[in-house]
Amino acid sequence: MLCSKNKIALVDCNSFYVSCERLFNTSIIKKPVIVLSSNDGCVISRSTEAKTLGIKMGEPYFKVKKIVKENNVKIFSSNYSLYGDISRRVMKTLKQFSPKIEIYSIDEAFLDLSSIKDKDLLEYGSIIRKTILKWTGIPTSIGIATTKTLSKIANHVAKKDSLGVINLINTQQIDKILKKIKINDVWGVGRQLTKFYIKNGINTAYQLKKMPDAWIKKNTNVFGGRTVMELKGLSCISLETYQEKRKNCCVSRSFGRKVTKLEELNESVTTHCLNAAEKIRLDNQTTKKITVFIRTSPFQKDKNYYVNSKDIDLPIRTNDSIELVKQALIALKYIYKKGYKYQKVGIIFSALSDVGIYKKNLFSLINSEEKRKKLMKAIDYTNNKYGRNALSIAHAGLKKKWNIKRQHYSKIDTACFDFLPIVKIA
DNA sequence: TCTGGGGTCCTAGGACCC
DNA sequence: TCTGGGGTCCTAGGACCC
Repeated sequence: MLCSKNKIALVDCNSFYVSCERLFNTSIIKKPVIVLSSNDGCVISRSTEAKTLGIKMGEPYFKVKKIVKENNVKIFSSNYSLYGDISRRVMKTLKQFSPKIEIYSIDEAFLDLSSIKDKDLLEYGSIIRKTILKWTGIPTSIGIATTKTLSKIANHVAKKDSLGVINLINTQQIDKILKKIKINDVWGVGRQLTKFYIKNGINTAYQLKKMPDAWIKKNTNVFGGRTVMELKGLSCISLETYQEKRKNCCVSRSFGRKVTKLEELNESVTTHCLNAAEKIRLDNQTTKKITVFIRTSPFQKDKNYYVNSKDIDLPIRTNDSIELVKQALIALKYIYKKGYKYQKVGIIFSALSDVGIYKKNLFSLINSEEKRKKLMKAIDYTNNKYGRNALSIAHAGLKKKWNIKRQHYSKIDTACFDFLPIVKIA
């Protein structure tokens, strides 16, 4: 029996956000359910039943309202602290099945299964699925193959398979399956590449695999080349088992309603800046450059569209909230123009690096720097214990009239005591 | 009326150098 | 008025992912 070297499984949670909501609400099992993005804007997770009704991924909520009403579809605003917590439990369980794991996103992970015998792979995948379901309540699909791109395809097929596991290792079926995979369903082929490939008569994964190397080299970039190699079974994208720290940190939100006043923009930039600063402090990082951006709605074509951003290079790397907010507000003032109805504002910290990589700046005052660090620590500790924004600064505002819309929130948070279910003992 | 948020990587082109 | 060749580094913007 042949034994392949690379054996990669992609484990993907089915309708992840919907599945998380179902854990705490049994009445929505086997019913059409959707979860909306921030601000209740777009559909970002759908149960199988909702997919059957024709509700598409990423569609604006207002466009599917009719279907929702007619079919009694249950709606949820997204609840990221819940999904994040459930995700951690799923990943922790997965780690038991392979020490080499790459957490690829909130709901999927690649596993190295090289140590499993070829003939046992399908069974092993099945055990993984059953364990995840039993321990966390989350249904998954598993695709196993010799490259990441092929395991993505296997996973795609597994989603519609009754067993929920597909193994493409040592099978004669690969090409037969690739012929059924539409080109836009190949990992790494997005909107632009799809357009280009179809124009050149490439409509399926199989057709892409069969393109001559010379053509690929001439017509695509390194990405395109890698995808083709991977379809052929040559691994080009390795498993990243070590999680690198982020290089950028962005916090942005659309407003619940349009905003025109600078004071309100100031409040939201401050709020986002505080959140971003907390994030990088949590990772023990500092930033060297901040970018503030604002824009009006890109969808209202008849009205004036305005989008702008301003970078500020910081003289000294920092993760000090107060200093960062000060700079952010300067940047905002620079790009703010009166008379526009703003839809979104955000802040990006870039060129992040670990605290301590750079030596102390000659011009910074050691004493006040130490005091500030202690203050930041105290703020983070308090907010961690009593909820985000328990301690804030006055600029962030209290009323936050511009805040996001969240009309269908499930109010479940496995990481917050306030939302614990109450058990009454008679 | 109502259209998400947060990332990474690649590439072309400009600035600058000798 | 004519105006080389080759290299590096940085950045903005695009494409992709979930």
